[in-house]
Amino acid sequence: MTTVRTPAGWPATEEEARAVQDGLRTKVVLGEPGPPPGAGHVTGVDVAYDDERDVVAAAAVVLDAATLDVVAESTAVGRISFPYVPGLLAFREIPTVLAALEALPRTPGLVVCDGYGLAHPRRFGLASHLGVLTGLPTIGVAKNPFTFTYDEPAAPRGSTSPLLAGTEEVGRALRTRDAVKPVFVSVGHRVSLDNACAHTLALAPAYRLPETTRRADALCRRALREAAPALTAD
DNA sequence: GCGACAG
DNA sequence: ATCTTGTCGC
Repeated sequence: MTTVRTPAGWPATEEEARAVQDGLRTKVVLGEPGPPPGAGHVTGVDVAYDDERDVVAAAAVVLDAATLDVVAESTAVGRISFPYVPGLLAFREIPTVLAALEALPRTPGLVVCDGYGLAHPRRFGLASHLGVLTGLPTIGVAKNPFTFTYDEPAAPRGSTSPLLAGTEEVGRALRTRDAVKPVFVSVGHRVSLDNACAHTLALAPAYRLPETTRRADALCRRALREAAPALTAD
């Protein structure tokens, strides 16, 4: 497990953070279909917090997209780099997530984030931000509709409905299990929305959430448990 | 001005 | 995100 510090020059205020988003948003690539679902490697990233001790732990788990077997994994821990502010989640997660990705012994392939990409107040959520910084294809799979609206998708697994910001489709509500609350998929970097949904469905054969985020979630929680006591002494 | 709001 | 036990159902 690697340890990270908040990068020099990291935004300290909400105003600075929004300015960074506005400066990077033009670098997002939306015209590529991205890697085909069911082949190659897919990586899930997630983060867990201990606000009391000011500790954050991130995990990256690489899966074989065909079998969903774990191929590689890594973790990173550090200090919390930004408070939670809706619309600025990336500034809280990215330093540690980047460290975990860099610690992987192999190429991540498509990266699946826990949160949003294009579906964001300034169209630059966590998945978009991570994609621009790494150049990797990324998508966001969120558990809640955030500030967006949607009509309930039909009951069968695989059904979708548009996720809307007014009349603009910023993502899709995707049913991954029959009659169970959908997940909310949006494009990050270098992946089409159709492809993002296909990947998400392929990654969620048994549970509502994709295996990538389930694995990453379990791993970062474990890393937090094991790292928190050590960093407390510091 | 007030409430809502990814994780 | 996180605090938290049992419990209903396949």
